[in-house]
Amino acid sequence: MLHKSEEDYIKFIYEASTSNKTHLSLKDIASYFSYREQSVNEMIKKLQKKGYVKYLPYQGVTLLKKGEKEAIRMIRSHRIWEVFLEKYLGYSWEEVHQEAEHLEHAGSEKMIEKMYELIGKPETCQHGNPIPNYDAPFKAEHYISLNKIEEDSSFKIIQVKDNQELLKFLKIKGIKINDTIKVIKQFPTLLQMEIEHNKSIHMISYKTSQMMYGKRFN
Amino acid sequence: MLHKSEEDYIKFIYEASTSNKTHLSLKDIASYFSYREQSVNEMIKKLQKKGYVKYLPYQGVTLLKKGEKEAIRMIRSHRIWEVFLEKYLGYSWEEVHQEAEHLEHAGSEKMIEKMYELIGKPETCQHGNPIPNYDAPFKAEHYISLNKIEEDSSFKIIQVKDNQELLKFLKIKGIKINDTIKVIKQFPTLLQMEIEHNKSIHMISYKTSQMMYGKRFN
DNA sequence: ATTAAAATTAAGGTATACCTTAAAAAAGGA
DNA sequence: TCCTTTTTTAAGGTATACCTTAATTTTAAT
Repeated sequence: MLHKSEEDYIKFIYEASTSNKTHLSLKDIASYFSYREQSVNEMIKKLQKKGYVKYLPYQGVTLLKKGEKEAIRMIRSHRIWEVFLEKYLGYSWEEVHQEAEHLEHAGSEKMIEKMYELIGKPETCQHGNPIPNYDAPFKAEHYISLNKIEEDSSFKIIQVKDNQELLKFLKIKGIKINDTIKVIKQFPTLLQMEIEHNKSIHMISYKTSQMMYGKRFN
Repeated sequence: MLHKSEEDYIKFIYEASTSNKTHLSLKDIASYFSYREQSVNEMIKKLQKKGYVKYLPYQGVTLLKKGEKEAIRMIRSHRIWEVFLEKYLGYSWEEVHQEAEHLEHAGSEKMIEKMYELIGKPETCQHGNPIPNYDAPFKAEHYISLNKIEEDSSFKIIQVKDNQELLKFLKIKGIKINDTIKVIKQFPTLLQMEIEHNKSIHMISYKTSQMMYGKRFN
């Protein structure tokens, strides 16, 4: 049985591996959790001894099958909780993440599956992120992030990162999943871009646009 | 902020204080959790230093206001979860306790209150035990336990202890909250009694009948 | 009042998951 | 290649919540 801390490490390592990051160093983990590298070193070695991760000094950390399975279980639980919180308890889409962060560690597998049925077996959470399956991980996602779209191209938002500030921002601007955005102008060295949504013009940073994934069209 | 262990101690001390027990020794706590008395000693002293309990050696442990408030919060959370699990996830009444035991520590106060509204603000859980309020503890319960009922008297079941074996037994026999039971014969030295329910006769131990509370009538 | 039993506490130990300080090893630029 | 920077690791420390063993204190029974 995994402790809460071990679960948090495994979940983060998994999420890092699904992003474009190729290399995950102890430092990356340490800075995410605001821990010291020494602490991370100890924990990673323990997780390696238990067979959840592989760690080669100077080459980074990777999840093994056993770790991946645990990560998927937690992310599944997390996203199911998120949908439940909005659908049954009236939480807004930027509030659900924090609450789900605690709940994902409670609740048996049986309970999570019953809750999944209750919410109608959706394929994704309200932020468009897939609810992974025990047997099969995510279907490979070939979505592109908004910052990579050229000027004058249009983009349909499919997924957004579960980041409270981003979600608040999108809510204020009325930007939702499946909406269309047109890229007006890129300012690559300024790390910002101008977009059009529903006839409104917004300037957003690359940091923001890197958290929005979808499809280009035209 | 209380740790899970501290919460478990406080909850147990509260529950012991609502039973007929007048004196709660370190040994009582130790044997409930299967801990050593020395461990309990340390924890109780810590809880005393933090202002949750009062402990006088050889005179037992009592909860202070601060501890009582925490206990009520946990029991409230626990019972709200129990009702939710049955009503929305199809759990049966003997399954809910164990699952709620983990969930009661997760979930913010805000979430618990939203869930309370969702389940329709009941006054008790499915076992008849009151869902206490933050402001006011339980209304004093003047119910009597079934083992104290004389032969030929009748008894209406109002509350039953949240004990898995008891709940399974009652389910098998079809005995429910608000049902009537007639005491046929007491065998005080054998610690058992014969009861009639729905035209069926059952023999039950005193241990069993001590876990059922209600009102005598006739 | 003595003494046996029960309850409590003192002293020191374990594992978990963090920490600090500082040394050692590897990587990478000039 | 040298040398600086980065990364990793070694050594020892903290707090939590348990543990064991062995005193000590209190209670209760004779």
